[in-house]
Amino acid sequence: MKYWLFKSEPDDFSIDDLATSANQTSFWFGIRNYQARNFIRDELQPGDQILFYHSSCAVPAVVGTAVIKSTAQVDNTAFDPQSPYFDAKSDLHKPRWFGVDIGFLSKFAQPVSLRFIKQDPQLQQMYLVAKGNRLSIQPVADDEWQRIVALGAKQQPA
DNA sequence: GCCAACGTTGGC
DNA sequence: GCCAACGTTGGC
Repeated sequence: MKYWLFKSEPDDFSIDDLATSANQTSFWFGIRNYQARNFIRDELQPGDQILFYHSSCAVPAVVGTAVIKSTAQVDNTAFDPQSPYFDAKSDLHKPRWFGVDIGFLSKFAQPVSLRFIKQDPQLQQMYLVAKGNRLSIQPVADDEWQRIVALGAKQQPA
C-alpha cells in the first residue's frame, strides 16, 4: 500500500465536495500531465491512501485524506469538445488520459498548510517542498504521511 | 496580477 | 534530437 498527494483547487473540487459526493466517492479526472498520468495508469492501486491538498487558494494546505477505490479508467472528458479538459489530439481508440475513483476518508481538524510544511524539519523531503514542483499527483513517503496526519489531527490552539 | 519554474510544441 | 518560444501551474 502506497501513499500519494493529490492537488485540487477547492473552488473546483474541495474536500467538502468529496465528503458530500454520492457514496463519498468521485472520479478523479482532468489530469493532463504525463508524469501524473503515468502514476495513475501504472502505479495507483485500490487501497492506496491520499493526502488531499488544496492549491491555488488563500491557504494552500493538506486538508484531509482519501482512498483510491479503482484502477485506472479512461478519462472521457478528453473526448468531449465541451469539456475544459478536451484534448483534440487524444484518440478514442488509444486513450491518452486516465482517472481513478477516490473515496473520502477524513477531513483534518486542522489543515496542514504549505507554509507549515516548508518549515517543518521532518517534511523537507516532500515533493511539495521541492522547489518549483507542480505535479498534481505525487508520491508520499510513509513517515511523511504519519507526520502530516498527526499534525492534521491536532486540535486548534485555544 | 506577477512571475519563477516547468512542461509542451514545433521548426530546423 | 536540440532548443527557442510559448503555455500552464500555483505561490505570493
